Amino acid sequence: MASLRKTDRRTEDEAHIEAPDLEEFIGYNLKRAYVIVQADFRRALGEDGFAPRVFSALSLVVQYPNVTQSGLARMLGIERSGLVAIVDELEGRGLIKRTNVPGDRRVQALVPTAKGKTSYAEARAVVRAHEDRLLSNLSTEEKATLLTLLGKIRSHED
Amino acid sequence: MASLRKTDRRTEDEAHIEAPDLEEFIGYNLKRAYVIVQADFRRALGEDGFAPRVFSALSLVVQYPNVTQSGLARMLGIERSGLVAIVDELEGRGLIKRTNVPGDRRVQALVPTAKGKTSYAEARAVVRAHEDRLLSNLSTEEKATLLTLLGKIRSHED
DNA sequence: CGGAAATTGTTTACTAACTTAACGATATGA
DNA sequence: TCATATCGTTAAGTTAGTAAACAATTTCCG
Repeated sequence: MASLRKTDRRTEDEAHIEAPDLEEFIGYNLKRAYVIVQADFRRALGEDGFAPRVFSALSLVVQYPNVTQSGLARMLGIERSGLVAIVDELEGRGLIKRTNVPGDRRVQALVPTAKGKTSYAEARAVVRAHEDRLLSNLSTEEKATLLTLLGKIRSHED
Repeated sequence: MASLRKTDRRTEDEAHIEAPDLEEFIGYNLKRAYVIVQADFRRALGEDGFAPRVFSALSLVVQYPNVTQSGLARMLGIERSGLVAIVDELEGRGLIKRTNVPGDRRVQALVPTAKGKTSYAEARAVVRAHEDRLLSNLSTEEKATLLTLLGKIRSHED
């Protein structure tokens, strides 16, 4: 480091020449990694396959039948209004149904159809294959570690 | 598990009732974690602060002065056309300049202004503080591990 | 050399995935 | 009961991109 005297003080011109490195930031790396995984997901599920968010919604409806739209939106971390198009798509494909709940005429409980359950099982297999292939350079342990670390970030949800 | 006889065969109705678990998927966890980090980044940088992609672009221009727009787009993994608005914003704020390159009149080399360099240094400090705070439940080692694992996913770039 | 092909920055048009604000219908609670 | 909250929905806006085309310029190669 040139022309440093007794202290850490630097001239105006020198104050900002530390090597910047985008690669050090976790946010940047998260984003870049996410873009890759998401693109491969779409490739794996094909032209008419589920978009990631639609797959996620279907997964939760299968796992939690009779979930309400509000509840599902909360689980997914999105607004109620944003969920409508997703539910419309799933219902349009005949994979879930909006059903009336006796006792509260505001809510629409979501239930998977038989076709929805089998479609989900098939899609899940494809998604697992996609992740297995894409992440084949990570060991089982590394994948588990990654999930743990992402979980620590996710602990800030809500 | 009800009505399983001697084998693992299940009826059609039972074939798809394995507990689905969205949380097992790395893609889903990546996305959820990314959303949190990105939102906190924006909060930290404030209303008129840099959007993540603008910060990234500025970082690279500071680190690689005289990078071309094509080169920068390649580094960021986006299309040339998508970069124009980002460069416009940075130039509009007086943080970088498009300059002519003698010898190739097609390209616009990007150079940071003095203001750009100091602005970047300040923003970088804010971003580091944001990540330090948000990720304070990860040890230094865990953060390094996370960067390594995300790097393995990023090895699929290009 | 000269013409074809490639590259650069840009605009335009489009898309995906959201958000916010408002709404009518309904339910809840003081 | 009446104010308040909640539910699903629509409408409009935003953000962050992509794809395709373009003129200008450069490079390739026969």
